[in-house]
Amino acid sequence: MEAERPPAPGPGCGGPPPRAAGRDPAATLVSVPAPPQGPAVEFALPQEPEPRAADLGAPGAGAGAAGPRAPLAHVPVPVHRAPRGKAQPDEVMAAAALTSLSTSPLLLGAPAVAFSTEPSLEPWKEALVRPLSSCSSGDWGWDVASDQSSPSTPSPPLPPEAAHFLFGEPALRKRKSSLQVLFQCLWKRCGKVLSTASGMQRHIRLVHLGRQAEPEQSDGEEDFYYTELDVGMDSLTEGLFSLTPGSPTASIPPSFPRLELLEPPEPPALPTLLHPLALPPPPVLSSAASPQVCHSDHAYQGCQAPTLLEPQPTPALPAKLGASLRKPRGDAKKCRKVYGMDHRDLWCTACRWKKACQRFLD
DNA sequence: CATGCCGGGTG
DNA sequence: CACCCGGCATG
Repeated sequence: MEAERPPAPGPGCGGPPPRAAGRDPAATLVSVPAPPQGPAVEFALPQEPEPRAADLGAPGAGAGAAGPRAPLAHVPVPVHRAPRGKAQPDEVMAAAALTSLSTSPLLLGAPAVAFSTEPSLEPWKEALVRPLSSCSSGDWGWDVASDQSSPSTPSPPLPPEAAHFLFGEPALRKRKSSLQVLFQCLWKRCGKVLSTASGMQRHIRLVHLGRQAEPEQSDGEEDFYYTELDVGMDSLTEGLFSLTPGSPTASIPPSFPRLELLEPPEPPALPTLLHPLALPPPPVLSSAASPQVCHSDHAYQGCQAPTLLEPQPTPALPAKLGASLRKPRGDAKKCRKVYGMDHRDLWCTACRWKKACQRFLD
């Protein structure tokens, strides 16, 4: 019975446990700007980012400018935005889609109503299914972690996963010159769309970051909080949000809080491009204007759009998503795996109590 | 089966 | 609160 407890040869002996003076999960309250990179431990996570992002979020628009205390010089961070994925496959697929659409007999014959009939359904249906089955849950867990263990990055209002999602691809800024570009605020419940980057930056500075000085001299922090959209592609996608309650991508109303759900960075972007082409009715109109079109093709439940007015997209999610909502089970090794059953005393408390691991968060 | 952890129990 | 554990979901 007593054999459990290993002799524990005192601290600093033969085999010092990997966790050293690592960190107290409880000590995450105060965030010191410059994390003492002392005798760093390998897996010392930087601790939950964003104490202040949350803070700023609270006051909300308007009242935010109470204390314009200059943010301690924020660490320079690569200025990426535009989460858009690799453009190449996208283009190919999009082109294919266009082609198939344009060759569709329907378009040749009856343009107007043709859209919401069966044949045009297939392509997007297919597209819809694909991203779900292709989950690349390979490496991101640690990717992010190791990335962030460097100095304190300014924390965007998004979870680390989202950050990965955002910055996964470095330079994919490319677009057709004929496409118009919009900028959408990614701040939690905002989602505002402006037509100019500078406008968006100002919006973010004023409304969300709560500062107005140093207008041109900004450190680029704002860039984290918005993304670009191309009209004709993403903007249509946006309209789609209000159209399809059940669709996985549709669970993101104006604001973007649910990024976690769309784990795979690129794939979803593509299929989303596809439906809009097949979808005739502009979101707003569909609710009141043409119900007949709706019931004519019950196959497409997107017509139930009005229901989406309720701020509760969750229940609409199909079983599949509902399941993934139930914690995808992190990939990172947890205390149990790392230390093994017979070093239970090395586990973090949470693990010992069979709670969510606090040391190796996903 | 092993693992991770929620929900609920006990002191 | 800290400390456990039954039991379920998941791989």
